[in-house]
Amino acid sequence: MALGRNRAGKSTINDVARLAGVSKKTVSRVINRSPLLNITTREKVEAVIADIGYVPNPQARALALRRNFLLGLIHDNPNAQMVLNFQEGVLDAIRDTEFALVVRPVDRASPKLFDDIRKFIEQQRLHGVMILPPLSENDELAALVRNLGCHYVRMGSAPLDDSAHLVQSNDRQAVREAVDYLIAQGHRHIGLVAGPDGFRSAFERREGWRDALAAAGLDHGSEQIASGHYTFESGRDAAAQLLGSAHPPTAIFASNDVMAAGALHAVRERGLTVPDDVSIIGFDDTAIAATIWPPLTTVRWPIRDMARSAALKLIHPETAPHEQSLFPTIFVPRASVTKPRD
Amino acid sequence: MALGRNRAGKSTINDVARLAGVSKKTVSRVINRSPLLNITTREKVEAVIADIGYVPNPQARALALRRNFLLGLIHDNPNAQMVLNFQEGVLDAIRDTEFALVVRPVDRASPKLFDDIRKFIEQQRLHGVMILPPLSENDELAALVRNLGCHYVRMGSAPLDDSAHLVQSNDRQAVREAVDYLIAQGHRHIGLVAGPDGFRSAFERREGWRDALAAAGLDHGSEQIASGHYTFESGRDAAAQLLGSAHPPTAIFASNDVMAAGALHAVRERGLTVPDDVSIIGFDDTAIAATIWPPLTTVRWPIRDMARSAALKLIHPETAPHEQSLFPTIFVPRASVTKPRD
DNA sequence: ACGCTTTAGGAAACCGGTGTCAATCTTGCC
DNA sequence: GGCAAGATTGACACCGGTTTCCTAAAGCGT
Repeated sequence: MALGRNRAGKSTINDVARLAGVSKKTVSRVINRSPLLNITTREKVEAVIADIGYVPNPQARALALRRNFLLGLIHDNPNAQMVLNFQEGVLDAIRDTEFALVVRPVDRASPKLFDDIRKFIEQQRLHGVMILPPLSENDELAALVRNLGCHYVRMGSAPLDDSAHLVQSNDRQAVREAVDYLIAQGHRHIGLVAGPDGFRSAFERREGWRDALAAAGLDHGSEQIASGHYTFESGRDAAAQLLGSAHPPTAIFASNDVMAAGALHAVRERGLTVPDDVSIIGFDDTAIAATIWPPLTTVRWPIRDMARSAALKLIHPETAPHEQSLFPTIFVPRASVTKPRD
Repeated sequence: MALGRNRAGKSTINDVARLAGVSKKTVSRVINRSPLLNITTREKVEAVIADIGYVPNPQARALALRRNFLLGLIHDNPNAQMVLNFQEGVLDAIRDTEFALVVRPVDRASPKLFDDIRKFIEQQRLHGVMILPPLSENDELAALVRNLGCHYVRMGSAPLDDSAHLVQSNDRQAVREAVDYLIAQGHRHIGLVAGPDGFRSAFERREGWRDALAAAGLDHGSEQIASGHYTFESGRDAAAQLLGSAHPPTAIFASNDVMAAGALHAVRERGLTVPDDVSIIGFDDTAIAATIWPPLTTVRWPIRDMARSAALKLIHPETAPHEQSLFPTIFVPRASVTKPRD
């Protein structure tokens, strides 16, 4: 601080070199912890760096190294809490490194989607990107990113890619366990509010539901399935359809928490109560699960840890295969489930 | 595309210059839309650029220009939906520009908070940062950012700074209108679930509540106020306290939606219903407001537009004073309010 | 004491852009 | 036709780092 002028971090490697009486290359060696350096010299240089508050210019470094330290996050996820948790997980990984997180919400319905993403990656020369579902399920998009020479990791609910490019939760197994729980409580008519066609997560969760029913030898005609778009209203409508059927379910598994909240409204609108008349289970364990009434039984997946793992794969691609790729889920029982009335 | 080799955007300004038979400076002029350029030359160069898919290296540009094109977002906001809406608003502003959005969730309780933020700004050499509440209310933090020579904009609910560095909503007036609405419905005992001490927004919203009661000549003893921390549980507890008082309110204004959801639970836990026994109004109009039961009457503020405005102030600092700084709120009546029972 | 290897550190080129300033080519005008 | 003014374009240094290559000094065996 002594010499002032460190406002805006304006000092450069040349200033350090001059003040320390060494060449800029030597300063560079200090910064990069080169081992072939006399300890006396190193300490002298480090003292000057601390004194004037020198911080290397990342743009200059990026230019010289022909790479940079920006991680991109591409998403079009309706669930804000999950996206933000993911961002925090990435931060856990890059804190105290020189990496930074650049975000890019996109619109998956836009015809310019691919152009948009291509521009994003090319323009910023990203080191790597993380792709959140449902975009992560798009193989064409992954191919685009790969061809751009950009590292990438896809977040998914199924084995979409090899483990170096994937961080996965096992939705099918998780739903299986949740529905098993309903069966153990005595439910025999368990409806499914499925996610939208084309979503891999929707498929996996539906199969998990099927697995559980099949294992218990329970009928599961198609009248017990209604689909939504992972939104509140669609969940309400889908549940209303199930409840209006000839043989209404005593329990409903909704493929995410938001639709579960919608299902809860649908039950109430028919003058019924949760859980006494209808039990409900959601998926995700987002903030809404604990804040609606009654608190929602759901499945939590460790998104923050998964995000950290994804970021580490990009930062250390060589050790990527060793980073954990398949993460376990946790069943979270709350008040929205009880035994069936009969 | 003809020449290939545009993978990873590897072509440089030199390649373009050579292929077009001009100097790199001329290519630079084309990129920067310099007016003193022969149209024939420009078209020739543009053809080459399109042909090989050349994209300028932002790091090299940043280095030469001694500035860069990264906008930072600093936040420690409990409300995911708001943070994400904000990010989308910023994207609205920077789409099709060379700017990118770098995010940095921080922990305002951490003793290393200032160090963390300083490092973030210095290390990435950010062009400017946007600071979300409640961090935006910290003048010391703003001073730090200013001394770092970094442009900044603070989001706030009160005039915290001059208009070049502020994007503001008028919470006090907004709450005043919401509480006036309760009074117009006939309520005379209106409780307040206040935000935490030290939050400017909490202060403004409390004053808005006071203004409305005072204007209507209604008593507002301190027993009608209970404070929370903008979290669900604290809202539930605060509301429980109000409902347990000697003279319980017939309506409650909660300083944000999450606490309003908590208040709703508190009402139910006493065996009462919303809105018949107690009316509730929240603040923010986040996703939760429409998804809880009954749908929550609340106040919406145009965060996405505000975010866009904030980003524009950073991108064009010279025209900043002209950018809109004070944004109007919108009262959103839903089913959680009705006339008092008596 | 001498040649050889090893170690420490510097000079200069380079990464891919931009700024300055001068050179060249038109053009208009007398 | 000659010349000044204006329009176009290029040569070269520079931004702040890293890499390559090289030199000087020190250590070491004989």
